Amino acid sequence: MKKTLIVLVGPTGIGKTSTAIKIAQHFKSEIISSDSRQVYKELSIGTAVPETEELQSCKHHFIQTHSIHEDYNASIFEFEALKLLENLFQKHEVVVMTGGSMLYIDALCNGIDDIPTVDKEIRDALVKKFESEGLDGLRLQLKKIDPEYYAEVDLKNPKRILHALEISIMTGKPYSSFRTKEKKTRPFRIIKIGINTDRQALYSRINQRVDIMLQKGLIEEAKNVYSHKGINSLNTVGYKELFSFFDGEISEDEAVELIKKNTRNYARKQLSWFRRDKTITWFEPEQSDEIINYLDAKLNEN
RNA sequence: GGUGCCAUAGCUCAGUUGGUAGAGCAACGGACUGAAAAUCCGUGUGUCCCUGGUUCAAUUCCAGGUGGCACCA
Repeated sequence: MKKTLIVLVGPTGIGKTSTAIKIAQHFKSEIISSDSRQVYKELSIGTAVPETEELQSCKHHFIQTHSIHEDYNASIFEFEALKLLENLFQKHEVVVMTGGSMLYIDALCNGIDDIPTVDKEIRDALVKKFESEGLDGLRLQLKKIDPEYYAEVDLKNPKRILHALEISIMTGKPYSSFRTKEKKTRPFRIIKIGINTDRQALYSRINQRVDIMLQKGLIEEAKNVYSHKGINSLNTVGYKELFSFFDGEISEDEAVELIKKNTRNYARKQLSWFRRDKTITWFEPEQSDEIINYLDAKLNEN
């Protein structure tokens, strides 16, 4: 039988954690988290890291393994997760991956182009340029350095332009030359499962979950990292809104409502990404038995 | 019980000197290749409370009704 990675996706708050555990237990396997925020050890309540009992019931990877002060991104995840999978597949026929970060999932399943890591100084210099000259300054520079990418990039998106520029400047080669758009092939089979439910139910789950986070002490957790509020890892729903509250820009109630809204919007953004992926087979959150039956059947095909 | 004010999008409201309507918020759709819980783009979704009258034409004017609010009893 071919080694298989089961990828469980779904919008935030739908219940991926518990379903993934059921699947992993059924296959006596382990879980890889593909979540760009649950990797940070300083965060737990706001990122909805699995409960202690859940973590004990099944071995999890990439949960609170890195610091918010480290550089972390989809490419690092791809590298680390592939290495880990190599080990796991020596012990298991099946491994489960779950998490909401679609770019990370994509990086692992299809690969991400091989692009050098950006020097901090180059990025900082470009951010400065962006602040003084605005988007137009960056655009102009990109048009000169990499007209090919200029023609296809979203010219209103500063991050895209900034990234293309920093790569081009650092390597001396246009960013587009690194963009192969090739799918990497993996030495294992991938089966994608999605869980979702109707929008109203999803939203009430999300709103409830935020209330529970607050009861568990989200505000205290946010306070503990408040002094680092500028860093990217803390540009995160559940924290950035509370930072605004700490700064006195909004009230606590407003912050809570904002967290709920931004979480709902995040779920929608995830769903928009999932819709594009026709290889996902969808189920309702409580259908874990059906999911396992489906997976058993699928695995027995070969 | 009386008087006055109000009734328009999911919410708060604007508006149409009569030609079936628009802002904010919410909501919805999309993009996405090393910051991705990030970043960016796009979309009004409507029995204009109900019934009747005037009119070529009523969400708009008139009358009545219903509901809400305020004040007086």
